[in-house]
Amino acid sequence: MNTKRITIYDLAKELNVSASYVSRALNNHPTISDKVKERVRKKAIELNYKQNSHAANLRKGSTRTIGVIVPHIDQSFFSEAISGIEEVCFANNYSLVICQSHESFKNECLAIDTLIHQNVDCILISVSSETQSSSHLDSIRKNNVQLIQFDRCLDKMSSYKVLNDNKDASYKVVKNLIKEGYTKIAFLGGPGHLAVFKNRKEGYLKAIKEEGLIIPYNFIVEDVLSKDDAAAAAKELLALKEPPDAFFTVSDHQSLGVFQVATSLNIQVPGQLGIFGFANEAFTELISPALSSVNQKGKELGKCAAKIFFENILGGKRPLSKDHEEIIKSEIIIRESSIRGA
Amino acid sequence: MNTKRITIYDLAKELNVSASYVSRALNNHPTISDKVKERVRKKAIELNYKQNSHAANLRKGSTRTIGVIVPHIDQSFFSEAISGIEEVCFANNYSLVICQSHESFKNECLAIDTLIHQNVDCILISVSSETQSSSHLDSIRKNNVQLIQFDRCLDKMSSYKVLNDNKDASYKVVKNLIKEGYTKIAFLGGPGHLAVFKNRKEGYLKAIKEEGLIIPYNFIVEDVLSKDDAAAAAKELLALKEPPDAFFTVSDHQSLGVFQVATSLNIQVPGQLGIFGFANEAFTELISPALSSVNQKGKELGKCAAKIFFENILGGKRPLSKDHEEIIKSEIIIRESSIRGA
DNA sequence: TACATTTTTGAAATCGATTTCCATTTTTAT
DNA sequence: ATAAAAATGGAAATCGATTTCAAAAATGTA
Repeated sequence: MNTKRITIYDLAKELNVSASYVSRALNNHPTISDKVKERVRKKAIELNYKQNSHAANLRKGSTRTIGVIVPHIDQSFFSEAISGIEEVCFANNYSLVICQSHESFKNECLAIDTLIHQNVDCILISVSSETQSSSHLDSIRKNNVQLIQFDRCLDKMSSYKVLNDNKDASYKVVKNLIKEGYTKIAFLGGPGHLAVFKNRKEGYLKAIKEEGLIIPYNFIVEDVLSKDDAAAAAKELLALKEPPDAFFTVSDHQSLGVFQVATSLNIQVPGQLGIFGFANEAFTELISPALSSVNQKGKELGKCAAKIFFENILGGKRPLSKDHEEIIKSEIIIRESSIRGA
Repeated sequence: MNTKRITIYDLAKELNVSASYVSRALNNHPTISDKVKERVRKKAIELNYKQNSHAANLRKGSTRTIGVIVPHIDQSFFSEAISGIEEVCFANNYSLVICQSHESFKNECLAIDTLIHQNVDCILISVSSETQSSSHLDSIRKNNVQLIQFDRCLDKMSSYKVLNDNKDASYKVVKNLIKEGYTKIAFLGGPGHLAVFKNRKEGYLKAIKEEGLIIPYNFIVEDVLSKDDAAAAAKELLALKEPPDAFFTVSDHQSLGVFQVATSLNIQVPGQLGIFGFANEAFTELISPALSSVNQKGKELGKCAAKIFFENILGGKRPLSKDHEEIIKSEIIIRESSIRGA
C-alpha cells in the first residue's frame, strides 16, 4: 500500500541512462541536448516524479527557502508584510515558511530552532513583545543563517533592519491632534525595550515638548498592547478629575479599547475625546466614527525586507553595512475620530 | 567567514566517541545511559549544534511537518483554523508550513508541488475559489502524502473532510430573517462547484421553500465573493421596482459591500433592509449596525482536522473510511443588522 | 586512415543523520 | 572460575540528488 516515491533512479532505469544524467537533464545542465532534456522531463511527468528536496538540499546546502517569524499572522500589518515578502520570494523562486510567536518569547525561540533545523537561507523576524534578550537571534547567525529584522527590532542586535519612520509618524499624529485643539493628550504605548514603541513614544514627547504642553506623568502608560489592557488604562484615566481629552495609542486595538470605554461612559468621540491609533487595521474605516490611524505600508515594508536578502545579500548589489537600516515612510490617515469639530 | 555548521561528527570527535553514538544519545535511545546522554547534550549546546533536518528527514522518510494551504491567511476564519491546527501540531511536536493560494488555482498547484518537494507528511487544504478539477489533489496522494480537506472541499475528491454544517446554518439564518418579518430575501453566493457554497444555497432554498415564499430568480446571485462584486450585485437589485428587503450573503465582506451600497442609497439597515453575513469576521461587531453573522468555529475546525491526522491516520485510532466527514456545528450570531424592529 | 578535439555519458564521492549488524566489555548467574 | 546474559560502542550501509572526474563516443582535421 505504501508505494514508494519515484526517484531519479527509477527514471534512470526506465530511460536506460544513469541517474546523474537524469539529474542533469532535470536541472537544465548545459551539456545536455534539448532533445534528451525533453524526453526526461516527459518521463518525469508521466511517472509523477517529484524531487525530494531533502536530498537535494542536503547536497546543495541551500534550501531556497526563507523563514518569517511574526507575533501574529492575522494582524493586518503583519499579514500585509508577509504578502509583500511572499511576492518577492515567489518572483525569485524561493519558498516561505511562516511562524507565529503569539507574542511569546518561548515560542519565538522554538520557531527559530525549527527554521534553523529546516536549513532556511534567511530568517526575517519581527520579535514578540516579550522578547528582551537577543541571544536567540545570535544563534541564527552562529548557524550561518542570514538575519533581517523588520518592524519590531532589537536595537542591541546588529543586523539589517527595515523599519517605519515611527518617531516621525508619531510626531505628526500628535501635532495634528494639537492642531485640532486637543491639549491633554494621553499616550498608550508598548513595551519600551522595543525600538518601535520607544520611537513612537519619543515622537509623541517631541511634539508635546515643542508645543510646550504640560502632561501629567500618569497620562503616559506603557506596555498596554492588548485591547483589554488599554481599556483598563483608559477607564482609570477618564475617571480622573482632569481627564485626557485625547488618546494616541500605538495600536488600533488599543484605540478600540479606549473607544469602547468612552462609549460606555457616554463620552463623545471625537467631540469630547479624540482618538488616534496605529497600524490602519481593516476595521478602522468600518467603525463609526472611523478611527484615525497610521498606515505603515506593510506590503512595501515586507517587499523591502525580502529584497535586501535577494539583492544585497545574495545578489551582491551595493553591499550594505551590517547595521543598515531601511526606513519605510508611513502615512497619517486622518478620519473622524480625531477631528474635533466633526 | 563561512564557518561550517557543527555536525554530529564534530561532536563525536570532541567527545571521543563515534557519530552513531552521538546520534543515539541525542535521540534518547534506550540503550544509552543517562549520564552519557547528559554529557552529549551539554556538549551539543556548548558547540551550538543544530540538527540538519534535511539529513535526518532523508534518512527517516518522515519530516514531522504538515502543510496547510488556504486562500488567504488574513481572513479570520482561516487564521483561526490555522491557529487551531498549529496548536495540535505543536502538541505533537510537528511543525507547520503555511501557504496561501490567493484564490488562484495556479498558485494552489505550485503550493502543492512545493509541499510535496518538502516531503510534508500531510497536507490540509481549503481550496481556492477557482479550483474546479481535483487532479492536483490526486498528485498529493500519488506522492504518498496524506490529504485532509477542510471547509472548502471538492466533493468529487475522495478524502477526509472537515466541514461546517453549512446547509443547516444557512437554513437557520434564513428562518430567522423570515421570523423577523423579512420576506424578499436575496442570496449572494460563492462558486457553486464548491460544496460549502452549494450547501449554503441549499439551506437558503430549503427555508424559502418551507415558508412558501416566492423569490424572483434574479434574487439569487452566485459567484460574487468579493466585496466589490457583492456591492455591484446589490446596487442592481436595490434599484429594482420590487427590491429585496434582506440580503443573506455567504461572507461578511459581501455583506459589507451590500451595507455600503445601502448606506449610499439612504436605505436604513436593519429597518428597511436586513443583512446577514457569514464567517463572523472581527469587524462584524465593530461596525454600526453590528452585522449578524455565522461563527464557523474556525479554531475548533482546525483542531479537528489536525487531530484526524494525528489520532486517526498516525495513531491508528478508530480507522475512518476514506471519505469520512466530520461536521463542526456553527453558531448563528444575531446582531443589529438583521433585527427588523431595531 | 590516424590522430586530436569536442561532446556525451557514467561511476563514485558527497551532503549529515540514522540504523542495522556486529564486536567488545561488563555484569550476573551457576 | 566459568558460562550466559546484558550493556556498551563502532563500522558501514542507507536515504536521494548533485557533482566531480574521467571514460567513451562522436566529430573534425591533417
